[in-house]
Amino acid sequence: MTRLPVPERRRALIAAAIRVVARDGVAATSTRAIAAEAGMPLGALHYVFVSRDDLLAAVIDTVTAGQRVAAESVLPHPDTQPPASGALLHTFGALLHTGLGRFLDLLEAEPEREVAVLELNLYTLRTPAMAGTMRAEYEETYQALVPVLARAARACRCASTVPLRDVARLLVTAVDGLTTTWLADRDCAATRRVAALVADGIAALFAPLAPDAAAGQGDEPGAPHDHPEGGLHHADHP
Amino acid sequence: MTRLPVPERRRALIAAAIRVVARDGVAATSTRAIAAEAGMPLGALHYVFVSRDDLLAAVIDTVTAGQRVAAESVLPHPDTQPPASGALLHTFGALLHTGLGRFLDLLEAEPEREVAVLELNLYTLRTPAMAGTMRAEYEETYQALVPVLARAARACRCASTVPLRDVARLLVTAVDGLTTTWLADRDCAATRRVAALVADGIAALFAPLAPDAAAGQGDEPGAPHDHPEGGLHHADHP
DNA sequence: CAAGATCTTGGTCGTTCGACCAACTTTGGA
DNA sequence: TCCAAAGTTGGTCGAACGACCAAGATCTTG
Repeated sequence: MTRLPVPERRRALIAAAIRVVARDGVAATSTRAIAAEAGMPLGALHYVFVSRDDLLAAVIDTVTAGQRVAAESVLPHPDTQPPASGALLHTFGALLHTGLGRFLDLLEAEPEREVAVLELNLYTLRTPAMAGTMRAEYEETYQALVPVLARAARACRCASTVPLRDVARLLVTAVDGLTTTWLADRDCAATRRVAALVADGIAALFAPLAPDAAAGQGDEPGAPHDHPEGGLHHADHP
Repeated sequence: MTRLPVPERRRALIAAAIRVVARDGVAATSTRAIAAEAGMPLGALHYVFVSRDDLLAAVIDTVTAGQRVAAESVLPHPDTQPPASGALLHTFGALLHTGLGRFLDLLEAEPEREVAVLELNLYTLRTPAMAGTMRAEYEETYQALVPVLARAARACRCASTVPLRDVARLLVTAVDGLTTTWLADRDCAATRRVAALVADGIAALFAPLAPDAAAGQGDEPGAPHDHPEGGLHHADHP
């Protein structure tokens, strides 16, 4: 094989490993299978990675990073259509609806991708050294989702009645549940009906904002009118 | 080892395999590990099961059967406290709340159990011969949940505005999502807050029944007033 | 042009795996 | 009592695994 610097070979091996995991599963992702997929001898793998677990850790880092940007893109940017008058609350539900629908499109198009994510999550759970890492990854996802939710809510002229952090966590819970359930029964129509119920249910957590307060003080990200720090105080419905 | 008939040894091996899967994961569940856990020589395993995959299939059958009865017990029997007057709609939400809380108690008490279920689900997904089986298992779970939901709704004097089958599927989606999310971040308090939101959201799908129609015609299981056959017709809010 | 650093390669350990088998013991009915 | 069926046991086979290494090839720097 042509001479390759370590970082490039590292990337190639990670990409090959992701393909193998998606196609054959983590259990079948041996060092030899990865090397064969990457088209390089087995020794080259151990020249870059000290062990198989080291490579799999790098794989997990890569796919979780991609997972986070995917999570942020679930909520589409509402800038395209400025919110018209009336039925503003329904707009947020529609936003969630199209976002979840977009995710389901991706899921149905290449289920192996999500299966691979689930398998890697379980592998992480089984590896004591990485259990804490996973906790941090999910926390980051929630925190990355909060400003996206705040921006969407602001565009729809509504505000959450519960801490946005809980809404973000609820959204992740919903996406995870929709994924595993669809993977189990492959019922596309039922999954989309359930996704519609989920979108309506989450949208029901948002209340329309007073029109005079719409152009009010809260413009910086963080959404000060909906408990941005997501602390211990329980949701108090006014 | 003392002489054992095949069915008993079969049960013992399945139980041992379940313990190994919960403790060490599917990947570490080798024939030798199972035999050691059961305290019997390796040859005895292959005398009962033709192959490791055969044993794992039996394991999956056993745990999915247990999973179904667990799913039915998520909705506690409402017979203990006869519905008082007023706030009948809140009663159904409370029922869901306690049911989900009970499940979370179990999840936090022994997470290995649910991790094992997830691993076995993924193993089933990866095994082409069993992919169809899993579809059927989930369908059975939905169908088992429909009469439970119908009974709970009747006791709470309310009826679903969407097909009960979709509600059952939504409940399974919620439980799956709550499980995976808690396993990832281990945030018990946040999980229970999200579970409360889920319970409220599902309860919002039910509308109070007219008091004269409460003792009406629908007494047999199947709940004729809420689209029991879960067909294609979309939910029409009256 | 040297020489050290950086890659590349094929081969080889020791271990563990699933599957298999021949010999042995126990059981229960003829 | 005898004997076939049922059950038990320890050992062995080939294959695949992760890890490692020595030797060669190539690049880069002085």
